[in-house]
Amino acid sequence: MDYKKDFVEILFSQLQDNLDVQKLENMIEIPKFENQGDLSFPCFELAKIFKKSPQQIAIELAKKIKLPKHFQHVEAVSGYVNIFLNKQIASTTVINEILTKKEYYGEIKNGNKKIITIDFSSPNIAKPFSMGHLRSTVIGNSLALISEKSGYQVVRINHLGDWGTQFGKLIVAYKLWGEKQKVIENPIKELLKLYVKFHEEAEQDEQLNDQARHCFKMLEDGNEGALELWNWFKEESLKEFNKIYQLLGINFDSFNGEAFYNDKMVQVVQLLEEKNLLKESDGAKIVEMEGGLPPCLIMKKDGTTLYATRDLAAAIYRHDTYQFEKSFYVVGNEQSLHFKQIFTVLKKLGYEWHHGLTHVPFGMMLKDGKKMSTRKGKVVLLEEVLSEAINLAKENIEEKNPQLAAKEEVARQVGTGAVIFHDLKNYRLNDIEFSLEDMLRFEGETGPYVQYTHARASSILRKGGYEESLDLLTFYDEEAWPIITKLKAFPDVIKRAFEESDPSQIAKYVLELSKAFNKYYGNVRILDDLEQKQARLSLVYCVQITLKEGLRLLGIQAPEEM
RNA sequence: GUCUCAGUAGCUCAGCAGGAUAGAGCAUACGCCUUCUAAGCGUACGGUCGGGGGUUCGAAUCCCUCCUGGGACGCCA
Repeated sequence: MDYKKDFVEILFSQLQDNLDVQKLENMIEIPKFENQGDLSFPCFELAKIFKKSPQQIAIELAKKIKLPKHFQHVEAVSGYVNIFLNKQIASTTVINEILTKKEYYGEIKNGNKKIITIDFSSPNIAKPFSMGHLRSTVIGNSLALISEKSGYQVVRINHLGDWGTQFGKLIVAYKLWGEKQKVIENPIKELLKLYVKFHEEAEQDEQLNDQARHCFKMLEDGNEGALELWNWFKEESLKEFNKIYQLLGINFDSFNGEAFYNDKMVQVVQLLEEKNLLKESDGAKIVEMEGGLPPCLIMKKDGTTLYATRDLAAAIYRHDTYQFEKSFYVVGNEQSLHFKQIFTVLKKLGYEWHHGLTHVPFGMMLKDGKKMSTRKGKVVLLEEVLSEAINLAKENIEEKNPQLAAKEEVARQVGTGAVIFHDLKNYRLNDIEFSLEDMLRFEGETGPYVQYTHARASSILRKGGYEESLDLLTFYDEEAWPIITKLKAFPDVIKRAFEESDPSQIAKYVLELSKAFNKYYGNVRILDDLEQKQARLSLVYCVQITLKEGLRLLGIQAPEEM
């Protein structure tokens, strides 16, 4: 049932000479306060047309309107026509819809099974998995889930940072100061030390940078010794990364990183040359941009490639391989210019599909108001944060629910839930000041709060011996109305989250639903009234389903007990 | 310098296809467990929506300008 559409039609029958359907639809609002009804039509714009006060227009409109039975009544208040739904019909409709569709509630078929590739996480080999990468990882993962819910088929791509001059630096550093045994014992930390030392030393000694570039040249030319070291670094790193992905419950379809495109770069350069797009500038090869954009560097003067070259090759390869409808890049804000350039070059190459490419940027994780720098060793390790969160969750369980069966697993779900939710609840583009304290908070607007609400609902269903029934039921409980309106909104929230590539919409929603439910829980004894028990348990079940599904879309699990 | 993002309660943030009384959480103070998980609920306290102009019947929301802070800006990724 589409209440808004119905309301629009009712209004249209009165106002067809002055406003069209589309315009009317855009004007409809949801009132701010509950006592103002469920849908609202502001009459201010009509004042000029009718040469009457908005108040007067609202009153006259409200009088003329004839309501179908799923609307309860209409009111004119200070220039608005407010309409109230018939709560019983509305409640019954949503409850039955959710009971029927279960976890498929809110599914949208817009995508038509077309393919979206999502490039996310993409950590750099031989560097620790930092808090910064967490953002790309959890946002990308959630977008993947939201896209699937919206009817798309998703290819999850982990575009590993496993190529580039940084490996020249690392190899140089390892040859100068590295000890094999130490690296074997503690690969990531030891490699990071070498990387940091390199930058410290390079400040004094410019020559080191030349050596590094030379070393990367050797890599690109296939030098065996260099490749062997590179391979070793890569394997050790992947082991570490996989531990984290396992903790977070995240999977990828492809780990094709930058190195994968090494043999596909020549063609890109050739293509650019054929189309006459390549220019020489100070010995380097570039593509010029219009609109004041700085040129895109394709090849350095020593003949080695750049980040941009690899991303071009990757985009073309992905389109050839997957025939994607859309392609998302979940990469930090600071790379906006880079993606503008890449997309422009692809357009210049004549690829119509460049329209499907979207950079999904996000704000930075800041430390003391500044960007964290790997080069200076100023990073916070995700692994440490996660294990702290999990330990804290474990302490909470010991204190609050010591007889819980699967303590370890629940602690993992709650600890990671806290960290993931903390990241996703804020608007994507905001910078986040790193605060361990905030991240490890389990009360208030947090992941564990939502998980707890879900566990509470599950617990009631168990205690109440709830059994699903396929019979349609009539539901009406005045106190449950705030929950009903939230449940009703879920599909729209998913739609918006997808359209705006914004998981925080879902995080906020799931918080609101939790708040509404907890309030209800505090005021209504669900199991005591035998006559209403089945109906109320059905409501609880709907909340449980929706919370679980909402959390799932964020990449967070919902334990039944905690 | 150019481009770009942001500035809302002590702190962290919502609200920003203009609308009715600017909302949460944290922190602080108080109240609620012999009763469905207190990781909860409630009450109180807390705001020149960075400043100034403009558009509009109406601006936290749109436009201009200034201030403050982040970030990006050819051989890193």
